[in-house]
Amino acid sequence: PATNARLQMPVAGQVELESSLGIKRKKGKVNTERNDDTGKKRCSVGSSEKKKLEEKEPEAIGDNDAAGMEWEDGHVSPVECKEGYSHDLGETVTVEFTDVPSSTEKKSVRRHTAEEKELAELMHKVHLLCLLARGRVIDKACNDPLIQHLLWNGVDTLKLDANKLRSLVNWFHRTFCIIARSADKGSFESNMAFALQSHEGTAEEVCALSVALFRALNLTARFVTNMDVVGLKPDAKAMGTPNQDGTRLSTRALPCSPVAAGHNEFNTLSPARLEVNTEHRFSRAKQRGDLGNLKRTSACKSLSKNLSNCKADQYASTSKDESSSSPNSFTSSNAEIPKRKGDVEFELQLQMALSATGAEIQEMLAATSSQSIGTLLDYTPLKKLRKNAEVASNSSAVWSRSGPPLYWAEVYCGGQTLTGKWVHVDVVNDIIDGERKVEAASAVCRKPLRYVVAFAGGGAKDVTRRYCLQWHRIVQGRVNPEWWEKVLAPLEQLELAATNDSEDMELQTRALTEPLPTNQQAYRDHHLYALEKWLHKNQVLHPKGPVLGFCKGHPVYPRSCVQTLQSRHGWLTEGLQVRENESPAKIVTRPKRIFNSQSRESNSNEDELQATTELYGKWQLEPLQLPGAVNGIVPKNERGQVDVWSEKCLPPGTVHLSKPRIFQVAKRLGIDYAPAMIGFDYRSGRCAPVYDGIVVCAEFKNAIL
DNA sequence: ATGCCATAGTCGTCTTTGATAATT
DNA sequence: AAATTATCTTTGACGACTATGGCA
Repeated sequence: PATNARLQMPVAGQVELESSLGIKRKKGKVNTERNDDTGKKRCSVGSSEKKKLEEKEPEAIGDNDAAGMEWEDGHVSPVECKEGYSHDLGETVTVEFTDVPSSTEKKSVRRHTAEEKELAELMHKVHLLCLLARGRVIDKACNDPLIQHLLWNGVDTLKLDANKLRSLVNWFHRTFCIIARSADKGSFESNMAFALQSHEGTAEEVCALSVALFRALNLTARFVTNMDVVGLKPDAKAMGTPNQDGTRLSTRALPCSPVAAGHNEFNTLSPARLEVNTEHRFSRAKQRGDLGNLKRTSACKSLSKNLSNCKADQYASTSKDESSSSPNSFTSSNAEIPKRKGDVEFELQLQMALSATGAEIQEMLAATSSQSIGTLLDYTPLKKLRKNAEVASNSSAVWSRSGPPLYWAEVYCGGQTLTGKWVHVDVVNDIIDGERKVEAASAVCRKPLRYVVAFAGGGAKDVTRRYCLQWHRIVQGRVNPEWWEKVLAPLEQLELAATNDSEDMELQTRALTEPLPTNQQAYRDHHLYALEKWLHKNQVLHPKGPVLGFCKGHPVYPRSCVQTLQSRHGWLTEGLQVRENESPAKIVTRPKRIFNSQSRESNSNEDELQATTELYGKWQLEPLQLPGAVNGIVPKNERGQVDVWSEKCLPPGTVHLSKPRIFQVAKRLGIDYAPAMIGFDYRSGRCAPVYDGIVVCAEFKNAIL
């Protein structure tokens, strides 16, 4: 065989390959076994075709079954062609296609499959459980009498008021250095004790120490953390965001792991993404304008060159935007110019810039090249320079550290009134009562709020609501609430027993008093508000009012007015039926059934053939009323069956039994029964009823079983 | 930075009541 | 003679949802 033996492929197979090639943009292979029927069908490479290969004759093949098929040329590499030359049956022929980038190349983006989503959700859940367990470990350590005693160094606070708390927090902030990582001393208690001794520790440890001290002072205090959990969605973007505190280096080691190789993009930084990541860091560094801090090591020379090439200073451009856009947008009525969210974030970022540490820059440098990843893993924790922090701290409370607020304490302050208040106390960042700033600071640090959980008494409580002003922004990043509440339920009991105060009223109030979003998109599935334009096909507003406000001219309705409708059959499965004389709340069109023959004829009166479904709301319903069993006779439908769409659809006085050969048993016992039809199946191109067991009168249940 | 729209891809839902021949 | 079982065939349209990119 010559170098480029040619064979022909039916277009069907070609198309199939092209689609996959278009996605993967790699070489594709088709293995065809001689005796494999499937292979023949798909590629038509059989024994007769082998002869064609020898002759290098690109003739039509498979005359019979390929009638009407189109054929295209393909190539077989010489090596594989030789192999294919063997006359042994059972040998395989490998046809290899090389994807040539053509003009018709599609930028097809592979989407996440259901399996990947499920895996991501599982990882998310497992991670949540781990973080809950972690929180309980820390909470327990905060109760450690030895640690509490060690902390008790002459601080004599008998009564708590804001000023004394402030001095405590300030003492903590002055005394402890925050480091990115600490060596594990075997237990969290040991780590805390070591941190206490050395006056340096992770944010987690220092925060835990503060909780321990508050408890030693007989205050009711909780350890609170914004749990930094892996994403719920299989989105690698979350992994690719800049890691500011440098504590989670392990994620960068993952691309080498076999798990990562198996599940592309999962938990890994692909090279491309790493670049993006680095780019982002560049821009952040530029924004800080503190590149002078860079140590000119050999590793960073090329980097600094890159940076100097970037003439467009982001800070400058942003300032320009400010000056040009502000007069246009905000000069009309208000004397005080309102701040956009971006402005707030920018200011915070500027504050962060002032306190940027050498450690972080080094980390950034290390992440730039793949060779330096090793050094990144080895690098010794660098102390945060307190000098820098003090530069940043000014009259207004800011997050003086560059790290995101992940750990803080809540102290219960009784005050004069009966109802107390949980007060946010962050010794890491030297902030008291800054709960309204947490969300913005977290957003700036790319660690958005998702699950803020408070730990006490071995239990835990979700207090995200206290810190979240825009619930709709974070709700899509959380697991389904049923699962989460089920997990938390026993922990909440423990927490409540320890703190003896339920702030549920406060959290509930916050949940119900969210401001109206200003953009329309936010009203999609918003938990409180609704726009008519975002209603689903099976939804209506009932009643249509009151109007709570307007968004871009569209009236805003309470979400409670949105009613989800169902067809008569849909309600039937829930054991409900539509009341008499009720007219449909909405009529929607259904997809047309295709009838192969004479489709053109139906075009003329297409509108009349459009099937519709009548939908009803729950206000039009009443409990299902079915004829009950009488004298051991099961009421059946016109087909002699009982439709068991759900157990709620059983006629009164009957039961649904599903056991093998139960028909015969009922028959031999002379008991009246009816087959239970539980649904439909699509087989042979048509729907077929699916049966499962029988329905008999309840009194015969035991006899039959 | 943000909002808004279009586009494109994946997934779930809705559809909603055999015929025939062979074998037991 | 009656009952049971195997085989045939293997939808497809649309909405919801979600990334992504372009543009303002």
